[in-house]
Amino acid sequence: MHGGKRMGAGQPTIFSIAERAGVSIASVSRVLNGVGARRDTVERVERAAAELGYVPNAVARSLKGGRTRQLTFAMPDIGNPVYVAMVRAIQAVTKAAGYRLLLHSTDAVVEDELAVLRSLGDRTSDGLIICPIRITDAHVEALRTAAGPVVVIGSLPDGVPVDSVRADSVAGAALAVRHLHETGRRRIAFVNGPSDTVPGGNRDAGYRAALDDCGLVYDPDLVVHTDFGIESGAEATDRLLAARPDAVFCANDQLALGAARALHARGLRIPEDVAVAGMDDSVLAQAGWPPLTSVDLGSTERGRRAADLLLRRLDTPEAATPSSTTAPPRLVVRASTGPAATDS
Amino acid sequence: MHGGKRMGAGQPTIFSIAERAGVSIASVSRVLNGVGARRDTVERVERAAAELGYVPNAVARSLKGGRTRQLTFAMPDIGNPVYVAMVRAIQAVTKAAGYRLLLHSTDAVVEDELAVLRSLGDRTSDGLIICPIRITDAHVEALRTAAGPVVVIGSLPDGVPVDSVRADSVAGAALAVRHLHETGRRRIAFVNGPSDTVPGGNRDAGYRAALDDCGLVYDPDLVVHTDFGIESGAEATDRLLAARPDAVFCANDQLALGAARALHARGLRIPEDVAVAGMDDSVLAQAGWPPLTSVDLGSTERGRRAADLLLRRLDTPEAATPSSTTAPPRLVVRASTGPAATDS
DNA sequence: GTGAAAGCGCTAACAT
DNA sequence: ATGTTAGCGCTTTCAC
Repeated sequence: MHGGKRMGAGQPTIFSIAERAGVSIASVSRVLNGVGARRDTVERVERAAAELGYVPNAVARSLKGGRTRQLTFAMPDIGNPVYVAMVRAIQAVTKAAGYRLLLHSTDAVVEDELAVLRSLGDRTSDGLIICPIRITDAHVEALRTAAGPVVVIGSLPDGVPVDSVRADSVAGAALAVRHLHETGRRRIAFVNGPSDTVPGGNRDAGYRAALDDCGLVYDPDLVVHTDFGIESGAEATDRLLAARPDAVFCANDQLALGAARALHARGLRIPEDVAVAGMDDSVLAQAGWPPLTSVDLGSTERGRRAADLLLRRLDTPEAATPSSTTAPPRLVVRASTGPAATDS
Repeated sequence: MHGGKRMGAGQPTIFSIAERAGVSIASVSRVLNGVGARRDTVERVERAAAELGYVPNAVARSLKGGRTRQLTFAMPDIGNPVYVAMVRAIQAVTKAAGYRLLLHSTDAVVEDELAVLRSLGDRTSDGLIICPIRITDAHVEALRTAAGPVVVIGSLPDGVPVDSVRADSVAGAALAVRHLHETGRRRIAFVNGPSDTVPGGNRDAGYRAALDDCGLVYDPDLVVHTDFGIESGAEATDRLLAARPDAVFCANDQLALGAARALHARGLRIPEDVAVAGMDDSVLAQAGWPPLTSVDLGSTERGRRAADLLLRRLDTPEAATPSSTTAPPRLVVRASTGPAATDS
């Protein structure tokens, strides 16, 4: 007799099935995992499992196998369409590979990001894609000592031995500024996010470089740093109006939507009086009126690549040297940057 | 000697710590869990743990304890701000209670929803909040036999023994229609979501009831069913224009944004020529121009309540009889439903 | 206060 | 082809 461990009333386990089917737990496990067995053994086990409504305990399976078949994606803000696009792309890739995706919204809190990094050690997921909004020394240290494979979406300092995928927001910002210049704008204001974040810093660099390119001078009165968000965009633009810009370039679409609102509220026409351009080319770019010109920084592409990298790393933990790829930006022109009114 | 299981090079375990600290694994476990121990034992264990960079294996802990301290929230669409609001609310509550939140986007695919329900049996999470967009017999069956506590955000048929939190979209839709009527509109078009979903059906009912209330007749030419989404809203509104509406009421803010775009594109003024109202009062309501009047269906409130119910159920599995609460709707008036132009 | 030992549910040798 | 058994890393009696 295969002694009945305990036929508890709880969830059915392979023991309950073994008992009911009159076989050993090993046979149950084999059948359930599709390993060879005699016809009628298979049959009896499967019937017992079905009758009992058996669902394998993933926790036990993980403990044994050392893998959870779960992956984690940690992003700064689940409300931002950019990250939603990444989630979708990552989800598609990881799901196809048989992994479940855990989502984590860090609210751009450094402590939270570090906690996520450390939590790789609790073996709750097999790997991590993280998108930090700034990268501190503590991040670098945590990345070095991570307990499992990590892919960073963002710009890593040289020498950190971790796969990464970055956006080229310097080039992206330049694309937008040059486009505004080409369509006749000369006083191009800039509503940027926090200057001490990586995206903020890069966009600033791109803005300055493009101004230079176009033979325009950098005017501090035309530049505002603020949070990423619709309200912030509206307020910032309102302040900027004193400097009489003929275009407002915003560091993301949410800011641009806010800018558009502020302009409308003042009775200014877009693009006749002031052109508006955003970044990210998220769904929001088409939400307002007029539709926004925006720079696609490749969120979907970055998500997809990050997921691919992570899966590769899962296959061959130490093999390849860390790779770092950059998704190219793409300008998407819409009505918000049409020609200026010819009067004035 | 407490025989060294295996001092593998892998992650540190309580064995590595025990070895290093010269105590038994039991003592390590106790110290790590804050159970009493002698001063110097505590000290040595803690030092060893720190030096080794020990992180408890959550999987092993779960297997032993039968709980994962993880909760799952399954929503139809992670790109919809309504669900984002729910996520935030749920997150806040569960985090405070010491639970991690797993997010799952089902894309409103019934099979996926059922899979999530069944996956409660794999013991990966201790409980589930699910927000199905329609509720089939299969859902009801799956809910009855769920392997753990479930809370549904949505309208359940009577007699299903599961906690639920619902929105009152019938009353919500009526609120909007009555407001449009009071502000002088008489040809109130309705862009609804799919009619075979619970929200779609309820909104339709509210629309009809309110028309009745206001002494208006239901005109099929003024009603369109479509998907939830900006594009769909624009297309539907474009078609609707043939019936010369003086207001467009939309089943959510995304549709309303699309409606606004279609109207702008035709050169119609909002609200002078046509008023627009949405539902959900999501962040999107303030994204476009003019800002949208919208009906807040209490996503945040529903999320919070659902989380509370789940936590309660976790404490007392069988105790209370299933509760079902309804979050009251609230009309938020903005510029998109201002007065009509007085000419014409 | 501390150690030995028994599992949690499962998989994978290893026997038979 | 099938059964027995040893763990995966941890918590928790139960003795001492």
